[in-house]
Amino acid sequence: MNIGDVSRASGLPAKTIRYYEDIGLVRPARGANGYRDFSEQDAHKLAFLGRSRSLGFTIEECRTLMSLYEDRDRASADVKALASEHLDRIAQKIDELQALKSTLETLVTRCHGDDRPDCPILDDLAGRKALTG
Amino acid sequence: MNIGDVSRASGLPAKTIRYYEDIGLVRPARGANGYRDFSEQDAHKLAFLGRSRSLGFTIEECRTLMSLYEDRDRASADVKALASEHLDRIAQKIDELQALKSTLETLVTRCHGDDRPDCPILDDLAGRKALTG
DNA sequence: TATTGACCTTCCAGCGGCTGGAAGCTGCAT
DNA sequence: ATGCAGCTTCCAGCCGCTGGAAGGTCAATA
Repeated sequence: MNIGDVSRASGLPAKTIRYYEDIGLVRPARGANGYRDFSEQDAHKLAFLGRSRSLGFTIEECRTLMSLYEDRDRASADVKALASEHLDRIAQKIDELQALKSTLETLVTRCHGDDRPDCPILDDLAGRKALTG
Repeated sequence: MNIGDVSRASGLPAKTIRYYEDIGLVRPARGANGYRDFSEQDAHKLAFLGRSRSLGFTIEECRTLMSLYEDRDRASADVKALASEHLDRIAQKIDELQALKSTLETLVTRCHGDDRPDCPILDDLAGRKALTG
């Protein structure tokens, strides 16, 4: 399998796959012409990586997940711990974004948004504490 | 005002303030010793930038917001449009993260998390469609 | 056989928004 | 005189790619 094939199969850009090889996430064989030659297993690994990344795991977490995946004696608790940590971070990020969102919503609502210069959004950014005072 | 003073006043690291000068967001004067010499206005600008950044606006958006802030003839509609766009992006990000979160929650819940190797999380990452099938 | 054109290779640079560290100068207190 | 905090510049690195240049390869077509 050339890189294009495995790219289409996994949905990952060829550039990304080369990058993953660079950082040691996959180690495809090489043909006589120097082309990378991906096995089914490589393709499977890449799909695993793509799915993990799409769930927001960092590259290093993906590396860990892969090694857990390949370790037949792993404890599922290890995987669960990793995923739970990740989940916590996501939940926290959501909280932060929601706080941001409500602040911005208040500001946007208060701004009349016409051709006059008076603007509560800028007032707030300038520290006039339009929201709190 | 030296950079340390304005750093404490604005809450921005000195490094960040130097970076902001590099990219033209502030243009502090220079003393005879080569030290940056920040005016009250500079300090105010930096506070504005800090607040804008903390609300998640990109540097380029901050640049625009600053120029709108400094333009006495601006239309508040321009500011509102910028903030609304930003708000939309945040809302979208929240949606994405919430989808992620519920997927991960399902996976984490299904994983017994003990010392046995069987793990629905890894199964899903490997494409066994534990969630959908 | 020559020429497309798609595909592959490597290498280097850049994105955003800082952040760390080295090497060296200044300013002030002791 | 010494020490130390604080300032300067410059270069490199973080993450996870992504773009582009310059060139080799392969299969099909004229």
